[in-house]
Amino acid sequence: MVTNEVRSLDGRFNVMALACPTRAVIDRIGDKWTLLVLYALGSGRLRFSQLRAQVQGVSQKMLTQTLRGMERDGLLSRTVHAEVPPRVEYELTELGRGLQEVVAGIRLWAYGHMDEIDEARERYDTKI
Amino acid sequence: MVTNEVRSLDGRFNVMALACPTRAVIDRIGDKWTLLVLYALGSGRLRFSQLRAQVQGVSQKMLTQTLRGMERDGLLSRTVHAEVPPRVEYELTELGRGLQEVVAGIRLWAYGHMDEIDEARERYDTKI
DNA sequence: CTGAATCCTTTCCGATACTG
DNA sequence: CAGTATCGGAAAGGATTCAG
Repeated sequence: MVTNEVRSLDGRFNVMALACPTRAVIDRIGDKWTLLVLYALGSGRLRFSQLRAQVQGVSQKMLTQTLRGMERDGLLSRTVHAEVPPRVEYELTELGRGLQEVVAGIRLWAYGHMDEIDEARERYDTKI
Repeated sequence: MVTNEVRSLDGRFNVMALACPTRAVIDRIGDKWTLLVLYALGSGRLRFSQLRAQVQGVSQKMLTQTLRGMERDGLLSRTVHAEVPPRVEYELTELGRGLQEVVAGIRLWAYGHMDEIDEARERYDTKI
């Protein structure tokens, strides 16, 4: 573990240092659409219109924006075919697939504990 | 795995169904402060003012709001001591500590791959 | 078909003032 | 000390229009 490096002089964890890299990842997938695109591309390469159909509810603007961001971060590759009408295909890179596996860990925990969270919410809401 | 249940008739994954529980978790920790509070409370129980000192940059309003949300979801417990001046202590529940372990998985991946993302960004930005 | 550009609404959140 | 309440700026994101 890397935790040694981020302890302050008083022995406390430096919250910021610990959170920072995690924060970066969460910020990356925490927006409204990246996670859904990641899932959609999990089964293989898709073109823009297919993505838009599978990620229902996404606007053209936001899909483009999300894809640009993910391409910039090396999570997916974008290939433009010189045809008319144009055909553009997106595919996860190895880095993107790795991120997907991480997210799979979250999903696993989510499936196992979302009911606990829901129960806690009900208790909290009814008590007050 | 639960993936069988979320395949559509055409054999494709239903992106929404797959992502939904994960989305809920990401939304929970994806806001600006929850992650930092989670880290800060990792080393043990803290009172409000201590939290505010450790999570530097957080406003009193946002800290309160974040703590309320996490309490509602059963991630932490809030105990008010009947004293003057008041003393309120926050501590992670077992559920909260479980979530922390999940986040640790993200952190591990982040430490190993954030440089790749940074490199990809530089390549992308300089190329255009 | 893919995508850029603009407008406009909604949401987030920091600053500030006030309270038991 | 540990909150609550309110206001306004900033940012996210949806709808729409135009273009290669």
